[in-house]
Amino acid sequence: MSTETETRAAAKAELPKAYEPAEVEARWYPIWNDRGYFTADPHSTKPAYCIVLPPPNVTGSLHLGHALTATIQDILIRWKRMSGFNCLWLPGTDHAGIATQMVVERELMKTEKKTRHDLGREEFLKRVWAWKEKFGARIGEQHKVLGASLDWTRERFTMDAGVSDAVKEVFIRLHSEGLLYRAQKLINWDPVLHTALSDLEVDNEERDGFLWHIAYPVKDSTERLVVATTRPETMLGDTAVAVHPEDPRYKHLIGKTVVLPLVNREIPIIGDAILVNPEFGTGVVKVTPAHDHNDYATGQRNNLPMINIFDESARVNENGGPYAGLDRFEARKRVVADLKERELLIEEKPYKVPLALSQRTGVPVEPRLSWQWYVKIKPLADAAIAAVEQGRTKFVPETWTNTYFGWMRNIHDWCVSRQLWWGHQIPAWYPMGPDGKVDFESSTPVVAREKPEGDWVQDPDVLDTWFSSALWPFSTLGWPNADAPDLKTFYPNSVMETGHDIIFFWVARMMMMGIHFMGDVPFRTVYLHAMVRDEKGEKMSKTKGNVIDPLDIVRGAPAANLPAAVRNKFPQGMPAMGADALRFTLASLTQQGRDIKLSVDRIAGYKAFCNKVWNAARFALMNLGDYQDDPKLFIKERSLSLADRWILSRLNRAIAGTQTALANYHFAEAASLIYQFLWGEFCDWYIELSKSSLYGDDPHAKTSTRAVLTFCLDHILRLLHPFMPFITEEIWQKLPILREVESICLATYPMEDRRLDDRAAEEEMKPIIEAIEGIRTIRGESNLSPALKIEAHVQSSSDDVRQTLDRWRAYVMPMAGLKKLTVMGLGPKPPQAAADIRAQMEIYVPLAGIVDLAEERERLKKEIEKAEKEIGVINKKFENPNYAARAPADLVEKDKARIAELESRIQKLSDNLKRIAPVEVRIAPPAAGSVNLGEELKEELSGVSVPDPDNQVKEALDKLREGTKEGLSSRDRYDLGVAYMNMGLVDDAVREFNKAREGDEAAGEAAATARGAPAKKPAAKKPAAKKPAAKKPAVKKPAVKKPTVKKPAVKKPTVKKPAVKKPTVKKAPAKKAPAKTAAAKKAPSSEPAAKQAAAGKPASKKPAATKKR
RNA sequence: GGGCGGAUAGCUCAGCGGUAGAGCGUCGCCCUUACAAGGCGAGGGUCACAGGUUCGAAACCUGUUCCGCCCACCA
Repeated sequence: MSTETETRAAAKAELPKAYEPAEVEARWYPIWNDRGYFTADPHSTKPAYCIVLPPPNVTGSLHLGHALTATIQDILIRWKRMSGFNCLWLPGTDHAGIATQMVVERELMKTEKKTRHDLGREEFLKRVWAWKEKFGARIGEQHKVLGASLDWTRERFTMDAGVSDAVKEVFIRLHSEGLLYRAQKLINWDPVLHTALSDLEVDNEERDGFLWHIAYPVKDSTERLVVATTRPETMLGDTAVAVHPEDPRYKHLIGKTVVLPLVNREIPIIGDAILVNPEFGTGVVKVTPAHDHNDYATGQRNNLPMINIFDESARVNENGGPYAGLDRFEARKRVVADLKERELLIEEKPYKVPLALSQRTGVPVEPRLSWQWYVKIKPLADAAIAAVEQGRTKFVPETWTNTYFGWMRNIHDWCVSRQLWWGHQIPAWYPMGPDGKVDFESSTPVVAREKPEGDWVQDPDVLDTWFSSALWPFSTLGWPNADAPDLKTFYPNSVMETGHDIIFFWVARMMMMGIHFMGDVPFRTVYLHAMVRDEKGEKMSKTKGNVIDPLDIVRGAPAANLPAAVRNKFPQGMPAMGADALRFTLASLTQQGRDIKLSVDRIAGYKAFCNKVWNAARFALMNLGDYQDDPKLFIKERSLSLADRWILSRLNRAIAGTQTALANYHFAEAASLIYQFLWGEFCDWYIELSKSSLYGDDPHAKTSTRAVLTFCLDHILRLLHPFMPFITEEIWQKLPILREVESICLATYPMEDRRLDDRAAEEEMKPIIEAIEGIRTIRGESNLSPALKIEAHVQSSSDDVRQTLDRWRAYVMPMAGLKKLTVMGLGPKPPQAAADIRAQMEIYVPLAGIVDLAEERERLKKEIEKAEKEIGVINKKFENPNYAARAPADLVEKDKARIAELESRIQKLSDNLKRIAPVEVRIAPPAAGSVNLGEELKEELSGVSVPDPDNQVKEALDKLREGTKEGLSSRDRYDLGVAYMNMGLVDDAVREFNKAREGDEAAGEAAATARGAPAKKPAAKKPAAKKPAAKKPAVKKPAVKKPTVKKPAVKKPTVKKPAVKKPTVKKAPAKKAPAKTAAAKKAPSSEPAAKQAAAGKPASKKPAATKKR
């Protein structure tokens, strides 16, 4: 005994009440890593599973995109590792040529006011390396914070010796195969960075600009050709004017020349059907082959000379005559001004100009003629297309397949050289001239790994960063050494998981390179995740100030560090959510093909989930006593309770569902399944149900419940581990189970086990849950305090249901807060009881003396309406004769059964409504005209026509009138009393209440209920009454009217309700109500009735309701 | 100009041919001895619009309107 208390105390001390992620998360990662759990074994006999982490920029810092990537991949890796795979998750960083060089240059300028040219190449590179040494480890450390189970022993960097060697090898081989060449072409030039860019590194955007019409005088003629252009300054480099060869306006001029204004150069008028669209502008196009892609092509077609008018910074060069030295935009202004002056500017109109902008600098790219290295891409692309067509690599979600094909089929040669310093210097060598100079333009380079003998100079350019990235799936595994064990074991990789924004930059190129150099696809599956956005769906960017740092989420952050939107939610700063919560959130938000809008509320919700897991474990550990799991005894071999069997069966479903979801990359679904099971079934039901045996006296029941609790927790934790590695490990270590492995990281992932399935238990639990929920609904609707123990009657026609409820009353009673549970067949209903009518049972909770029956009535009416509405929906189907004829028979049957069920439900609800209706005697409807009921009653009610009271009262009154007062049950008496009360006849009311009480005491419960179903349809008497009290939409009327009279008067404690509920549409009728009341008040004829309603009501419920409230 | 995705509860999203779902938020009652980061209950939706296919459509087809992304050399 005392030991048990001690154990409990100890457990309690060990597990704090609230989960604190900070301490737990910091503790586990080093342990896992140091023990080598994440280190892959190339010689393992287990099946291999490999993912390479998309290498983040070395100098980068973790953002939510990384966090999402890491989360998804870690889920896959941990899941597979636990499922018996030999897993390699390979980390690395990318040298990120342009980005890193820019960062260091900026820093250099800031601290030393120097440019890279001031330092020189060698010194500058030293600085970049130093920078890399300083910050390169940061992003890796940040991944560890997230719990990413990466194999750090294999960490790579794109400029490592090994990877660099692979880069050289690929360059040389491609060159020798004729797939890599050097050429002078028009490329995208960044005038700020002074480098070429690939097409992918350019963004197109429309900006406000102008379309200028400029007159070019035709030589030896008075005619002028008017060209349309958005870039007038480029006319300095014009070498032709083009018209459509069939254009009647200009046809005759083809072959002549124009004199280029400002420059006075004579250039030909050519006909070119490809370039010129006669419909557009003036139908005349100036041709500047050196500065426009279209014009370049035109120049090629027509053998036009090319005049380069810009230098590397896009300033006008010596070819620009008087404009030399001007920046291109300055030159534009000057050219326009000069043209205007010479009256050659015909028109200047606003125009949306398509602009090509450098992704890096945001500056308009200047098409520039230059020598660059290109990969001849078509042959590589063809193979990569075929691989996907053949299904050797598949995309998830599949929709990306088309995007991939679309790009691959229209691919252009890849410009791979960059005029940067930071990167893989191109292994090409140029002969040094006798003067010690190198002519990079006209000399032919030698491509070789090392400098050849003699005076050679290496190509100063470096390779596009994506060139080395394209090799990542094999360059990291030891290639070009074909015998490298890692390469043999882990190529092809299993999955490439990355953002869809780099499908062209990276995925497509890995496909091409992998297939070409390895002879097989680099990965079997490409899983492309969505982009993480802020809550409004906007891209997170520093300029917008909406960037949320994942580490702030994990560790918490002062308000000042948070973007405005988040700060509003956490004015005191954001609490530490923990990596587990962040990971679970991200996993829950993954859906296919759409953006992820990250909501901090959602993260907070999952932090709460962590706490729930924690406390479920805490509960278990506090109640396990000295239980120690016996691995030889399979859980189902124990003598189990119904709840035990039920939860095991449910657990098994959760396991099966999670496995399926994971196998299909449905991370959100997997997360949701675990969440629902753990919280909605294990905690809400099983833990609560387990208390009866845990706190009970039966030692066997206690032990088996402890065993099941332990079993479930063990499985849940393992199921959850890939999503929430830290908390699951922390708890798992404390479970009294026999651990064959020292960490949950190495434990086996739960597998579906048919032996746990128990359909019978699940079926048997249904009525129990239904009964509990039904009673709780009544409780909630009647605003009964959870502390108040109540009585419930459950009636069911099914023997099974009755037996189950009877047998498991130990479940039902505490869960529903009952002091007494009566289970019986259908029969007389308890008086003044709230009811919940369900398919398999009717639940009654006597409310007399506890609660306001008016609310119960409202509820019942609502229920009836709801059921009627549903019948309406189904009946609508049957109105169409084709439905019964053509729809599947089982469906039609189902609908018929449903109607029957609903009808019986309505009947029962109406019956119940009738039984508690009298309280509702609404004198209010002034339909009765000026009849003063009170007066009439005093005259023994003779000859009075009652203005539509509910049937029961009517009956009672009828009986009274007939002088059969003796026939009144105590129930009738009570009702009558209420009726008197409503009419202000207090004395009469008290008399009836007293008699009712006497009658009750005398007759006992049985007698009181005896009057179960008298006179079902007493309505036969007068057509005035709406007899069945239901059936038609007409019912709605009274439902609407009621509140008018009753609510203001009776409901003083609940007045809030109507006051608060403004946003609902339903308000409309309520608004009408007061108007009617007012009208009634004004009408002189109804004055007495109105007065009574107003005055009498407040008193109405008192006698019954005073007790509890 | 092409292509793709989206439009469902106040918010974020599931559902993708057969009675509209979840989480968060809201409202009501509760600090019940695992958890107030909690428990129990409730309210809340002409599933963007218009046609069509079907016995039946939120779902399939067509069109429209918005929103987002990608690709493209129209001066």
